[in-house]
Amino acid sequence: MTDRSYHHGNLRSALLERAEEVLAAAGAEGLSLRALARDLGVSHAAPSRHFRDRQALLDALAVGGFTRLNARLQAEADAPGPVAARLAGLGRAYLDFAVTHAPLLDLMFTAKHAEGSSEELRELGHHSMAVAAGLLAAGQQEGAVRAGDPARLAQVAFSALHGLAALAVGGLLDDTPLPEATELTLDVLLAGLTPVAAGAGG
Amino acid sequence: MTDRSYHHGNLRSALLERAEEVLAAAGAEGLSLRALARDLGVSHAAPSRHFRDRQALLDALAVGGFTRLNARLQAEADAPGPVAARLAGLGRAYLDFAVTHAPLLDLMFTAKHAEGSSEELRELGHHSMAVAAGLLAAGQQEGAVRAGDPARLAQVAFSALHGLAALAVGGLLDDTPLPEATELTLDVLLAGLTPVAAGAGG
DNA sequence: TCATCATTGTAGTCAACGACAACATTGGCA
DNA sequence: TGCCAATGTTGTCGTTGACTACAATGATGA
Repeated sequence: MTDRSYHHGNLRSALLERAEEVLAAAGAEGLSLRALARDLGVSHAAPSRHFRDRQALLDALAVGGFTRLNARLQAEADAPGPVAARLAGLGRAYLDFAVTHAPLLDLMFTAKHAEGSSEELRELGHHSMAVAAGLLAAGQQEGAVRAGDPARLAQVAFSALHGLAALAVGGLLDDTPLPEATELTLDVLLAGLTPVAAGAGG
Repeated sequence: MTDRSYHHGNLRSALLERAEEVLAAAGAEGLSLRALARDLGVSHAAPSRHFRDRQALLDALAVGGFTRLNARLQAEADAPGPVAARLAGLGRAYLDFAVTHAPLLDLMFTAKHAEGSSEELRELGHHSMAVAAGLLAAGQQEGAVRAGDPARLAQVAFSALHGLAALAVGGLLDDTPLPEATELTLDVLLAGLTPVAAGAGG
């Protein structure tokens, strides 16, 4: 490990690890394969052995991001408690992830991906929404959520949270503390998802 | 105009115009000052007379986008009719703009801007939300919108639409037609904004 | 009328980058 | 043990953004 006379040993992982640091610090624009190679003490062409081009590295980062996000969302969805509370937990978890890893999230959802990995990324994105859809379907069973295709309702719910994250990261939320904006969004969203003629919960 | 022996005449406008075409076709990543100069038949350094650097050009594009968007939103807000209908109109107009000018919208809302113009852009973004806030305040007067700071409710409404646009552009909406997703989002959103114990309108 | 000079465009250069090709080293496997 | 695929290196090319020095233009004012 510490030797690495010629072969690095696990350059791919090291590249991803360092890339994530740079991504968080400087955004995707600031990510350079050559700078990464320098940081890791390898030649400027070494990264090409593990990532066909810069885009492939970005795609890999996005995949890693989705994997972590989905695990976290799944955990929230599987938590005990009433559906409404779990939905709120899901939303808070998403917002937390989004603002903590803003450039990564941008990479994950912006459609600038190669043909090949676009498929995998789309699938991972769908999984995120599927988690929400499952929860909404459970809510419908309980009578806590309005009727309708859970997948489409999940798109709506996801939109609200994703948009709030985008606004927060973009600095458009002004002096409104994100937690407050989050709670209000969840409140409005859950009220909107409640079946007609059932009171909106606080 | 057709002569332009040495001075182009209106290179700045021409740059912006061409840049917008390239932006729409290839995204911000595909925008190169040198390519722009080539397209316009000027030297590679000519653009620097009008835009200090690449970022300045991107910022100018974002400003132009906000100006057009805000004009359109304002028109929708000023239209006759009940508040709910105008809010829906606002939402549809925003979604239409967003998907029609996806790379431009990304430029407008993503926080990758220079210090100086960041101020102007933030202000323009606030104006967009202020339009919605004004409409929501009017809705509160009519009793059609729940109580609360209209500015914060506008953040919520904006989030929902902005997020939906992001999902649509990112291809996460699958086979759901955007108009349907839009209507469902507006439906849920307006229901969520309706005062408690008042029926949700269709 | 003509000199002046700020504006606007040009030519040249530099460092950094992504991509590619040719070559070197390594370690595992037959 | 020798071969070979995987992995890393060196060298190079074309493109880009940024910078500097220089040139043309046209408006201003004496």
